Amino acid sequence: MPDNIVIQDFEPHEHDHGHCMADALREAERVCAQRGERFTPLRRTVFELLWSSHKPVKAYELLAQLALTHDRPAPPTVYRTLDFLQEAGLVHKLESLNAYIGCGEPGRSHQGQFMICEDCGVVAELDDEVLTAMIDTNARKIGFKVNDETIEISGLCRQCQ
Amino acid sequence: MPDNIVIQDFEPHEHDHGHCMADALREAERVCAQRGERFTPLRRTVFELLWSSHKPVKAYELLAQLALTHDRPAPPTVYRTLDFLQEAGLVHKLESLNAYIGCGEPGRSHQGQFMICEDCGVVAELDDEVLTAMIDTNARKIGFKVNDETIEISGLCRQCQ
DNA sequence: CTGAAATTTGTTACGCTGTAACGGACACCC
DNA sequence: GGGTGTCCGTTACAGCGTAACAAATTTCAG
Repeated sequence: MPDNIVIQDFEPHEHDHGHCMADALREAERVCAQRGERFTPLRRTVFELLWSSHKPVKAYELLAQLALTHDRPAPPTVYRTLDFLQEAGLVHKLESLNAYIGCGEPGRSHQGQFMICEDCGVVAELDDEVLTAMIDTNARKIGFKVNDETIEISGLCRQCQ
Repeated sequence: MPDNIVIQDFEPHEHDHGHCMADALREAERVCAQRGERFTPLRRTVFELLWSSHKPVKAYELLAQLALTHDRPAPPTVYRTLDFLQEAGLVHKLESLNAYIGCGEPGRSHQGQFMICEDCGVVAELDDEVLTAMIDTNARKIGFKVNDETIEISGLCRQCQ
């Protein structure tokens, strides 16, 4: 099994987060440029809010944060921006939480598997291709053609056990 | 790999569904009795509505169906009943759809993996213990302790391809 | 440049999903 | 048959998400 399945590990609660953010922003700019799409100030702001921690953020939390810098933002502003970022592969939605989180490795196409700490809320992102292949095998057994995977595991991270 | 991972296969659109329903009801009664809990008329009705097809049902659809036989039911009636059935392991929630579906094999403790047809809406339920073990292995690598899995695969069933 | 077309964002209004809190009804058990 | 706990009804509201249309901004051909 390859070692590179961890896309975004649980970060120690103290780490150089400015570095994470800077990396993510650079990647986002690159991805948008490559797709011929615009990384507008609004999109950048929402993206930064999502990367302000390694925890998922809810849409209405984003809205509240936006309200600090913008004038009376409304839900569609946030949801449209999230849609854009998701289509660009820069953000994932966690269905089990109705919350959103920055993708640890945009550019490469993947669905991702998420480990969500129930205690501190921090999320790790994996991409185990062997696992994906096994799901595909199971699907084939019953004649199913896979389009999309939602894999979200909740439990406790090392620090919270 | 064992053959018994398919808990609930995609049923042909024409099959003896009365049989599915009867089996499910018998199992539900057994599970409730064993847990020392009551399978009340309301719970039975909701359960039957969930088993009226092999497709997931939304809470407000259940509410509308209930309205045909009950007097002005309100959301808490449905959600409480769904909570009960989920805790008893008789029903699963599909997070990616905000919808609910009868469990194909209550009694045995499992989380289940779901294959959801985007076209006809029918859902198959699997329980691949090898897959679960692999997720556990991945989790252990980053010091994560698994409590709960959400695995929902969307795509096309054989008949809809 | 400049005006037309396309994209992005603002705004209003609303629909769907889910829960808190309280009170009444019913089953169960001594 | 009275007390206790479970179940259900009811009201009210909080959280999640979208439709539809208007205004602003960017882009790009001419």
